[in-house]
Amino acid sequence: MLDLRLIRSDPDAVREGLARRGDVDPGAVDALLALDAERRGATEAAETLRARQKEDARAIAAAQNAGEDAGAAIAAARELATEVKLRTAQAADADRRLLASLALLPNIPDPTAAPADEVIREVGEVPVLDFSPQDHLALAGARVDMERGARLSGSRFAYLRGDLVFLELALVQWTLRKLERHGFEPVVPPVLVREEALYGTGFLPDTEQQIYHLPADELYLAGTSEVALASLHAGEILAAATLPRRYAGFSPCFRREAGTAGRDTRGIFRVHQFDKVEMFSFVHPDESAAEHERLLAIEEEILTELRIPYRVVNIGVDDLGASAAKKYDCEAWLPGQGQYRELTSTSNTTDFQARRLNVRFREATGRPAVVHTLNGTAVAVGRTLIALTENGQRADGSVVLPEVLAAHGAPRRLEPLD
RNA sequence: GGAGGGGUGGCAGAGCGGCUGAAUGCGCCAGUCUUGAAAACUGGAGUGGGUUCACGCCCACCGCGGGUUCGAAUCCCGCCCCCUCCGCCA
Repeated sequence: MLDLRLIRSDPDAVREGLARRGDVDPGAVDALLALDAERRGATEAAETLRARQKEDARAIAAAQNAGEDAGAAIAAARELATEVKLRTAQAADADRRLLASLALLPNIPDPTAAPADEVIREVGEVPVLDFSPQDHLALAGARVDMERGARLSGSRFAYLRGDLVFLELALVQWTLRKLERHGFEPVVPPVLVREEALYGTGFLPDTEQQIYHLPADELYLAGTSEVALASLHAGEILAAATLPRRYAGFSPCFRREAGTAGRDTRGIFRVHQFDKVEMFSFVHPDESAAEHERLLAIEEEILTELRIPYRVVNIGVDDLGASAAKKYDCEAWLPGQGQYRELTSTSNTTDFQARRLNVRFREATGRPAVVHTLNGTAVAVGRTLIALTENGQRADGSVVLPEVLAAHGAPRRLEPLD
């Protein structure tokens, strides 16, 4: 959610910022200003009446205590009460409409967010193979069981079996240990969340078609632990000295993938359920740009140590999503597909989520202010397994895995299955 | 799933429907005292909104949302959460 005070004090800046995104009605800011003026007028009218009502009520009490007859005063107060109720309802309604409109506006892009997707750098050696590369599904064989997954739950579900399970657990353990050294507290969060959490993170209203909903319990399956981690400090005022607060969430993630029928149907690149280690930071507003670079650096560190060739993309403003002011994707080279594909993503959501979730901080003196939040993928397990198998493959169909994971229980090689 | 109890400021804990944004204690901040500290004493201290050049003034908030009333922390209804007992359960 945008800062209403900013919209009021510098509407041109907000208009220009939002105009960079293709998805905002140019008249939205002016409509909002009109609603704001209406709300303030209605509020003042209601509060003036209310002040008089309280005054009158005190006079009635005083009269009764003095043994006087307050009948006439009460009769007058009764009429005033009706008026107060009406005006208060009008003010509340104006307030609701203002908030509803405000909640529809996406975040203002950072000036350094790219106009269109822009590759910043390519890192690592794209393997030159003297044989025709196989994709992860061929390499994994029965260890990725799509047929039975589909039989159980439908398309885009898979069983992960055998060695790959230890590979996943090693990957997760290795990542969480690394993040702990970087100052992130490991967290296993709930994945079933209330609507407020999705609203607070900006996924609602924006991506409802992507989210599993359990109407019987009014709960949603989170598509990322970002949702739960962002809500960790909802409604809190944090001491400035305790910032930044960094969390590493590990959880399954659920996505409906509605509207992607026919896309990425082979293997586990795009599935309804996958596990992910997610970084999330609450920081001082002055620090969020630096924190964003920091999260990107950690993502790159992980890819580099896993010897996955990748490139970094500064995501164009049109693809930012509602809450992000700026976003980097790391795209891994996948020999099986012969192209770079998104493996991780990190966003600076500035104060957009924090304002919705009411996460604030306070210096030793002074008023509370809204924090900035950022998120970034440390390891999306499924896609990382794809990158590891396809980049580690040998001519005989075996896969050599990164040595760093062996210490955490990962197999050093995956042997071909028949 | 069944039966009961409870949600008040950082914490603990009062609060006959009428100056109660809220007693009291602890904790916190500042000051006095002290060489310094402790103790003692004095004072201060919530969040949001509106208005004002400003001092200030006004409104809302006692889990959340409605209702009753001239007037609600206090009465009524719904929801959420926590606790105890029984049942069930990884």
